[in-house]
Amino acid sequence: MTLQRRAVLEVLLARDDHPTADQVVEDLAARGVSGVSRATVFRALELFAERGIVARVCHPGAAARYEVRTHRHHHLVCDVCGKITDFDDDALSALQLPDLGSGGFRARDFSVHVRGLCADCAREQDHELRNEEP
Amino acid sequence: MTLQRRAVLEVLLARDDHPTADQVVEDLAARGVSGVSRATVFRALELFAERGIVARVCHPGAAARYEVRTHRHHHLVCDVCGKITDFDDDALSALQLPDLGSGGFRARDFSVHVRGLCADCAREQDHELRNEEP
DNA sequence: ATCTCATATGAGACAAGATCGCAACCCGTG
DNA sequence: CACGGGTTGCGATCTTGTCTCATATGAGAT
Repeated sequence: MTLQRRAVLEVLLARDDHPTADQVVEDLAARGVSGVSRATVFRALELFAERGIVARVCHPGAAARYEVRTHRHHHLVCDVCGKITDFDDDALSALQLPDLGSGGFRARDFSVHVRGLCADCAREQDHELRNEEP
Repeated sequence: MTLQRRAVLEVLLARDDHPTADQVVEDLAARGVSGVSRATVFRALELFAERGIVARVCHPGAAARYEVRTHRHHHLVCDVCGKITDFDDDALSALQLPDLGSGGFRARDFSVHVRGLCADCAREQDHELRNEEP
């Protein structure tokens, strides 16, 4: 655990959204943590993900996004704009996973991904329909 | 619905995994469907995703992956190698989602993502541990 | 069948995102 | 203090995805 890696973790902990690697780099710069190179941030995030410390988030955009795994939560993913929103639900979080051992998969955690339209895109779509069929 | 888009859909239907856009391009070429440009494939996949015909899969790697939405299923995602495996589970598929209406989100479907180590990476990790502590 | 017009396509340039190679460096050990 | 493994930084490089714009195509009306 080096200084740079600790700094990356701290930045992640300080956010409650899903930053991209480059956003982490920016945050580091903003904090005055000078000279943590991009490559290092990528490597650190990769390492954390392998260790299960952070999770790679489903990212419909081009950039990989990461989040610290604090508590179990779930995601709303917009099919149109790609926005990801977290939500909590105790019932979902209490789910019992089926036995996956047969395939040799070693589960660490799970989350439920709900695809659909976010509020903004749903509204926009409604407007379009109205314009086409007045 | 154009010829090109239909070809993209057919390629997706012919696979049971989660190809990237470029893999679709390769498949098209392999099928002899000459001259469907990369840009068109990207646009078609984007369009299908917006319409809910295909789903962007949670993709830990750098490239976006797509799958045709046939039946509801779930995913095992390896934290180390990023491999994604489908699995079926009737109990999970029968889940009742909580009411998300309050946030204005319009759900279309959901899937459960299980993070962890795939069989190969779990075995490899075991070997490493054994080497370090003989 | 033909016309018309909005829309989709193709090709390549371009931008962003991610990775790689290698030399320099740090740090705990012997 | 030298050693060795692992980490870092920098720049080069590769991959992924988007953009532009002239041209081709689709679908409905005639």
